[in-house]
Amino acid sequence: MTSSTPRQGARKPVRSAKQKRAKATVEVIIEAATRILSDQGWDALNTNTIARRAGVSVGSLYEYFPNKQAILDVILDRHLSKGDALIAQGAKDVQAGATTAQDVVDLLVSGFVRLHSDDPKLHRALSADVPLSKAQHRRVEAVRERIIDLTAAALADKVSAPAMKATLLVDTADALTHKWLIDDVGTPVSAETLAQELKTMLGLYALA
Amino acid sequence: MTSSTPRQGARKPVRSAKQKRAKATVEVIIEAATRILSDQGWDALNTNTIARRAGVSVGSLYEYFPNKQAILDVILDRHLSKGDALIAQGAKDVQAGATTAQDVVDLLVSGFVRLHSDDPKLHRALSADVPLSKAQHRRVEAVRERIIDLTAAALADKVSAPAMKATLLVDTADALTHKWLIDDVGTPVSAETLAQELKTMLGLYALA
DNA sequence: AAGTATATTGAATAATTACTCGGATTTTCT
DNA sequence: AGAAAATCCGAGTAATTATTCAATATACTT
Repeated sequence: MTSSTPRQGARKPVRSAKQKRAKATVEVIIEAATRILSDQGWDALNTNTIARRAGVSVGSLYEYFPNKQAILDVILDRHLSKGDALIAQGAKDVQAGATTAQDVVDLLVSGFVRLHSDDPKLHRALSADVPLSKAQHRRVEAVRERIIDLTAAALADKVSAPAMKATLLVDTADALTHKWLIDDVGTPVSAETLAQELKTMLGLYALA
Repeated sequence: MTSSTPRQGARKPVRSAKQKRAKATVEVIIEAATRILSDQGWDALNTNTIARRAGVSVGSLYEYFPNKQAILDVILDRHLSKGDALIAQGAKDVQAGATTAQDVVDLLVSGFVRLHSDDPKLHRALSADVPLSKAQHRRVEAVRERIIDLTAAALADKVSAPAMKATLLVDTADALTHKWLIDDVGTPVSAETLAQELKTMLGLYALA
């Protein structure tokens, strides 16, 4: 399992799907690629397979995407957008009903559980299989920082050293829920129990 | 960026390096592959490049390795062995001088910091770039479980629910030190400060 | 030194796969 | 309907790269 062949040449003037038929084609391509990625993983993802599974020809694929990477960009973009929506919702929840630091922690952990419960197979492929570009890493990193900042703000009037605490809280909540829900490490106890325990641990720390 | 081509055919009776000249060849191949991996990443790693960098021919490479994957297996194996050694040392340290749960936590975090400080570029390539096989994942998972068990044992007479606590402690210590030392997420504070904070957080939890 | 086992070589092979292009088909417009 | 624009097709091209093999060279043994 390894690397392929990005043949970057003189760009073809990629069409931009004006008719609805074309929009449907674009959509079906993205869906096929997403399905392949989550069902069979990165190694099984190639342009010919995507086209076949989408029921279109490779030619059509290259009519709307300059290269294979561009398809992946869209998939990642949509995935991260879903994450963004969850974050926005979380921020709202915090503002609405988080009176204590423990409340903030609980919402944070619950948020990450939700984030990692949605389409876990795709999530897994995206985070473990697919080699992300520098720009894509930056995008992911930006999301992380946004969550940290929001958390720090929520904690600002409740605890000491909110910025540092927010970093640990977010990184821990993310890493552990990811590990338990996405990677299948064999945990002897359920994910719910672990999430509860995680809230306890982080709550203790937040209040310290 | 992607996947290559594992051409698995009828095994050739891979030679097993009887003369010292041959042993040196095997060694130089492994070293070249390791260097390429940590300097240029998984995408740059191919058998022709490995051979050139090692100063031998591809033919020689295939004399001692049935396929490309086998080279990677050796690299991962050696890397994990170093980890095993660190764990053994850590277990000894705990037995020698850990009287409180906080002592155990401190040693655990310090151990992970050490683990992730050694050859971080290789570590990074191995954990982020290289697609591991099922068997390799199992091997990594086994190391994790061993650390958890050792930690649980060390905590057994010191805290309540040592098994569950050990899981959280180990997964957290691993994930966060990895994130800070291996991935280069832009942290505003130093890795040492973060490690200290991590010890605080985990100590609070262990004692709870 | 001759003979045999072990090592090394690298050009050639073959499989994979990103991407192109000339032409066919369908939709839109007048 | 007829023309033009948009879309679609898929066999073919080219680049990459894992792997083989027949020939050559070096090291051991007697």
